[in-house]
Amino acid sequence: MVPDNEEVKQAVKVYKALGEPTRIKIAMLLTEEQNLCCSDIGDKLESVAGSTLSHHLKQLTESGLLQLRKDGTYIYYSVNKDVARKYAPYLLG
Amino acid sequence: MVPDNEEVKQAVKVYKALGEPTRIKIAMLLTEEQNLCCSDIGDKLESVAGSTLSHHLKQLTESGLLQLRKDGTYIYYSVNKDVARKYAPYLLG
DNA sequence: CATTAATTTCGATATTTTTAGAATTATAAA
DNA sequence: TTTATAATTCTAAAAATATCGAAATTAATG
Repeated sequence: MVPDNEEVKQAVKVYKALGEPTRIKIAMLLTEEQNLCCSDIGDKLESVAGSTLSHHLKQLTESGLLQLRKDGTYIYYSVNKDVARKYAPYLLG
Repeated sequence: MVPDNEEVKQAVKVYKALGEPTRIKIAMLLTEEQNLCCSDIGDKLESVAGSTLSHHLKQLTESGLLQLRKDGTYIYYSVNKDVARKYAPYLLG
């Protein structure tokens, strides 16, 4: 009928992650400018608690749409372009 | 910073609609075979109450991803390919 | 080692979403 | 006009999600 495999499960995760205003904005910020850290992203959004932002970033990352690179106490986030291209090339403009 | 216009709002709606397992399956069913009615779709999914299905179809339709055509007591649903192409060409395979 | 800074986890609450049965609407057909 | 069928709306519940402040973690720095 309709497959219910890993790929479709990832699609659901990616779309669920993007189906929320703050998170799609984070994804769009990161397509404009890669390698922003959590607090940089917080500065570019209005009024989101750090803990909330952390949850959003986790959900985006666990969907595979974001990748991270740790550097000291900082964590730099960027968009995984392959995943974006596959499921939501809209993000890439 | 990040635009918050109608287009982005539609993107959120479309992605929210697709970010749920039953609804993405409905969307995938309809890319395989256009013009299915509510009960046809119900037959192709396992155990979803009619009222639940109706809510899912409403959400998908209100996002713009599905279109409908009424014919008597039947309502035939199909995928709006322009919307799918714009936000989630993944659906189109 | 103590302090600071970036981020996450915990705990708790408020809101939203999903779900389904019952009642309702709308159309077609006997 | 009565009956049957397709689908929706209403109502209510259970489940999931979003949010935040406080506490904890991690790593750099004085």
